[in-house]
Amino acid sequence: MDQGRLAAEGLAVRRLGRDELPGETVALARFLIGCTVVRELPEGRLAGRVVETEAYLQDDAACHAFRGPTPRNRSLFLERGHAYVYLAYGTSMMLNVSGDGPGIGAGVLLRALEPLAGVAAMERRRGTTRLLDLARGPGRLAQALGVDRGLDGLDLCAPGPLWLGAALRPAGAIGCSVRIGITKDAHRPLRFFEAGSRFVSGPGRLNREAG
DNA sequence: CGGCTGATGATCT
DNA sequence: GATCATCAGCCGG
Repeated sequence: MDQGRLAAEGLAVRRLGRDELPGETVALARFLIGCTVVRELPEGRLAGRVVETEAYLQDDAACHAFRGPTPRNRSLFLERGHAYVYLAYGTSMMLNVSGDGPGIGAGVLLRALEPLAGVAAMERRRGTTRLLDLARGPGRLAQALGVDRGLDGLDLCAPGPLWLGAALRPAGAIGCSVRIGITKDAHRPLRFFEAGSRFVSGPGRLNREAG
């Protein structure tokens, strides 16, 4: 992890090109495990390693785009690799990566990060110094990175305030489970996580299933 | 760790 | 007016 932090702070993260992202949303959700999320802020560079994702598909009643485009979900219909940001429960921002398209509403929710760079800034934004609580859970992740609706629709494969980078350390074994906190299409195994990572959210019983 | 509750506000019906 | 892709705090084991 120390190696990863140094690389992230030293600008050694390589930005992913859109052609590197799998063109299918479930494959993208798996692919993103281990990849780096980079947030550029005046206070410096924040970065984390993705350890947990969920896929939301076009034919999936749990997907915000299931009933077609609306003002809120339009970013899900952008070509893969764009940000879809929305407010959940009036309290928590959610950061997603559009997963298909253009014109197809699907995406990947980023649910947890292992902090790599800018830990002090994350601690300040989160109001805690507990490393495990900085970005474990989608709302915490967005708060740690200072993600808000101003980033909705942003191209994450381009230089800018938020982008996706290659893995600084390869992902370990990937586990799979049902998604968390939904009621529609709740049985589908569309949640992915790095097995054994302590930075993964959710109840322990979901985090022991194989991928 | 698991289970429960209230807060909170945008979105869509 | 109902419905949330959540979280912090509190409780019991």
